[in-house]
Amino acid sequence: MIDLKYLQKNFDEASAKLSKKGVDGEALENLKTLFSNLKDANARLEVAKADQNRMSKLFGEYMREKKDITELKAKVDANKEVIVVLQSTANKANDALQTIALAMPNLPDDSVPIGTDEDDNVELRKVLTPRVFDFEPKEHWALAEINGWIDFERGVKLAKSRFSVLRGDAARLERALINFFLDVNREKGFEEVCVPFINNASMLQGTGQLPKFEDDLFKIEDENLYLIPTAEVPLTNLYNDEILTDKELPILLTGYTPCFRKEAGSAGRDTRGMIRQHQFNKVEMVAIANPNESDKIFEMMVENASDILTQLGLPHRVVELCGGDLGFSAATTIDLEVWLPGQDKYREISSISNTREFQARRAKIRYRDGKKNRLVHTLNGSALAVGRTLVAIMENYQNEDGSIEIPKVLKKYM
RNA sequence: AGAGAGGUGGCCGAGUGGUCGAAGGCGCACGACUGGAACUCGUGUAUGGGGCAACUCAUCGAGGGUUCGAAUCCCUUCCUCUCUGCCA
Repeated sequence: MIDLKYLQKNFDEASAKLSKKGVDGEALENLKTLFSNLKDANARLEVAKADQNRMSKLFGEYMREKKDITELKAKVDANKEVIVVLQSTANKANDALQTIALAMPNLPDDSVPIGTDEDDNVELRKVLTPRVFDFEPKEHWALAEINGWIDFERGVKLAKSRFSVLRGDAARLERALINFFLDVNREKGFEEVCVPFINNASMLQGTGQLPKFEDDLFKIEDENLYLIPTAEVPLTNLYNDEILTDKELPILLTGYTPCFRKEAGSAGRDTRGMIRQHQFNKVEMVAIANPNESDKIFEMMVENASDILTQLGLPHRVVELCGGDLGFSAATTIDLEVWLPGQDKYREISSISNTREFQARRAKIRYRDGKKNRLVHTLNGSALAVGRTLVAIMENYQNEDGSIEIPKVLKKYM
């Protein structure tokens, strides 16, 4: 959630920042008004409640001293009616504010490039040169068929479209990648954790998936629970509603989880192959950081994900997202895009974001800074998306006959 | 899933209608004592909101209700523990 006090005091600045993300000024103006309405309603309510508390104490004294209470009772009853009205006004103001505030995206950093969509993203650098093929490289689904690696039809039979089954060496390779990623992350100082793949609504609100993006989530029927769309949710919310000590920071976490997404709104995109599935595996990094360290940790996370791709020999590029392409919770995001020779383009394989205080405010994750409690910064990033890495290996390591080499670093895992 | 018991501050634990944001203990922080430390003694020690501040409002798992007044009474719900059932 954005800082409403900041919004109130620096409205023009906040407005300018959010316009980068495509938020119109009217919604923001509305939010500011609601906030000041709430403050006003609360101030009046508080005075009435203070009166009530005072009179109630007096009431107790009167009773003990056996004084006449009729007059006091009349006063207190009248005030009570006032409180009921003020309370209802304050509640309404609060509900209205929460509804809008929770749907308001994070402010982008000043350094975020201006732009409306992915075409305006800024390429920072390329790592490794794509291999030159002396034959026409195939797309991964063609290679999957030749090798019997991916059974799309039976995935659909078991569940529905956008589900698939990995078979034989592909299944082993998937597992090898998970182990490889976790090992690398652990060596970089991330604690490995294994978490529930189902989280409750409050956690999903904490990281920003709810209330706005409910349509993208698989909900458990009759329960207040959802399949996680990313390990960012359980890893970040591990510290939901906690106050950490400065000494504990930064907390670096890594975990493997499957991720479940409805992909509402992606109808027709990447229908072929396993680039966009309802269920996919991912190894995630999460950092809970002291605000003055978060930029440094962000760089480290980007380097780590890039290093993994380099170790796998996968050419990729590092891209800074423009304001319009930035996710809801992110203040800044860097994507890693891996080269897919079969598709002849770079495709997203990792996305690393600093949400600054945005998620911490929603999830109430704080640390003690001297006598004061302050919000931490939370960061998250994939290292890496497993299924897409498998695709990248297939396309980059293919031979003319359709067979696929295994990258050297993975040999010990197979 | 059924039966029973219970959820109070960082932890333990008292508190069954008012003077309770909450005794006492432990822990922690600071100070005194000491050459230094232990011991001992003193002081302080929940969170969130509003206010420059004095101060004030809210919070005793969560939500609702009764009452002038609720940690305490009533309802709903979540969670934990024990026994039974079921399983990996």
